[in-house]
Amino acid sequence: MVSKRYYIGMNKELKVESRLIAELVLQLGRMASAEALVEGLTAVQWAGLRYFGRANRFSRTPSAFAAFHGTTRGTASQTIRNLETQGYLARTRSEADRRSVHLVLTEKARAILENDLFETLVRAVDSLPSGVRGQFASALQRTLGQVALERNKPTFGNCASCTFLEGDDCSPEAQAAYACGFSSEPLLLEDLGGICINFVRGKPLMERGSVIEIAPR
Amino acid sequence: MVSKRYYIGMNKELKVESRLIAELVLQLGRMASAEALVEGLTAVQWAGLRYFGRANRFSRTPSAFAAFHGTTRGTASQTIRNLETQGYLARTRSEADRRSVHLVLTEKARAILENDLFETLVRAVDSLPSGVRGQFASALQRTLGQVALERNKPTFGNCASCTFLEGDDCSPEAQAAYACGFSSEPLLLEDLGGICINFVRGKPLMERGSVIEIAPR
DNA sequence: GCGATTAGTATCGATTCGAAACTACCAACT
DNA sequence: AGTTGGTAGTTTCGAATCGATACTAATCGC
Repeated sequence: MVSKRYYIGMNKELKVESRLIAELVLQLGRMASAEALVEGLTAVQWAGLRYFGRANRFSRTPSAFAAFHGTTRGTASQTIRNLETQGYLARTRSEADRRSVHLVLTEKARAILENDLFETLVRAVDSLPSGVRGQFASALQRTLGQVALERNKPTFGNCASCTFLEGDDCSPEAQAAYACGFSSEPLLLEDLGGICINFVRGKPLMERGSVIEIAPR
Repeated sequence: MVSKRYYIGMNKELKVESRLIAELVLQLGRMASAEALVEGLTAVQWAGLRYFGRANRFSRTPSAFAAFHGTTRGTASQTIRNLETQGYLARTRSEADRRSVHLVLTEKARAILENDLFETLVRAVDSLPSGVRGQFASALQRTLGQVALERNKPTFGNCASCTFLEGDDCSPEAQAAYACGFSSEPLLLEDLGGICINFVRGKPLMERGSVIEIAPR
């Protein structure tokens, strides 16, 4: 009863620690987003550049970015327009679906992403003991999946643990050894490592290192 | 060289996992903030209500909220004005320092905070195994502290692990058994559990449960 | 007392936000 | 071919936020 004054909204005592963690997540995310000042870009614009630098071929569209960023397509369209007029994004219409728009980073965008990309947060995480990082990543991943599940939002993983990954694991030297069961297209090497809007978790959660191993070569 | 295309900005291979974690933090924070729609409040306004519900007596000011939220005093002033005109915050001028403004939640604000407060994220965290939660909280806390350190930003903890906590641990029945060495004021029971802008980490990081134990009675 | 600092506000232009209306396109079915 | 329903993307609206700057009032150091 007394403790209710310290943790408002706490109906169950058990949730005190969870609420604390939730606040820490919000706080950390906010502090990291506030690093956006450099280069005259907004936090949202930085998020957009990071997204289009990490998204695979199937996911470099305004709608996918809107879903990833948790906003509406209209807002995403404005952000993309701003990035485009500043010369950070290049636009091409899709041949397969004439409604669809494909966006790629320009060299100008890749240049600033190389040198500056929420490095403070990355360094802070990197200073954690390596044993802790694995559990940290796992906890974040699980929490994110749970939130996405409850909100009916896509999860945005990559091929490594996706249901739709089809391929012959025994012929690593073939170019198109993998294919996507969702889009029914062969997967290029560069597709495997990128985040995908069509992701559905199928395989058990893998160690994060394995994602790296599968991407190059 | 090839892998560079999958993780843009990755100069050191070691930082791949850290970069992934950083992206997860941003992603999770964004998804949680997007829950703000209810009650017609903005994400920032919800953050404001949460802050003034959790901050102790010394920290319920516009400047402290600006520091906590990682924005400027001007922006914070606008957000607070909006919350005030909507009847969620009540303002009083400080007697001690006539420049300072003291803000408290109204009953209207406490009512909506009781029932709805980023519950999706809290539930998601709560569904983690209890053993994981402790390490999760610890990793978040350490990362947050590291980021705050590198940016010269205050850390915002509470008295439990603060350098300035002075008190007699042997007389738990006395009302003013604790005092703050920074503000040179006796600490009331309600002060101990709230987050404080003057916080400086002194004692070793305690188990999160101990924060709860020290607050009531 | 006097200068420097701090707390808070007001204002500016640009960006972002959700919502709604809109065009263009695709796919399925008749 | 024509219709219907759904999807991709844009545009517009008003409100809120953002950083920056300039400003007032109060406090602090000396």
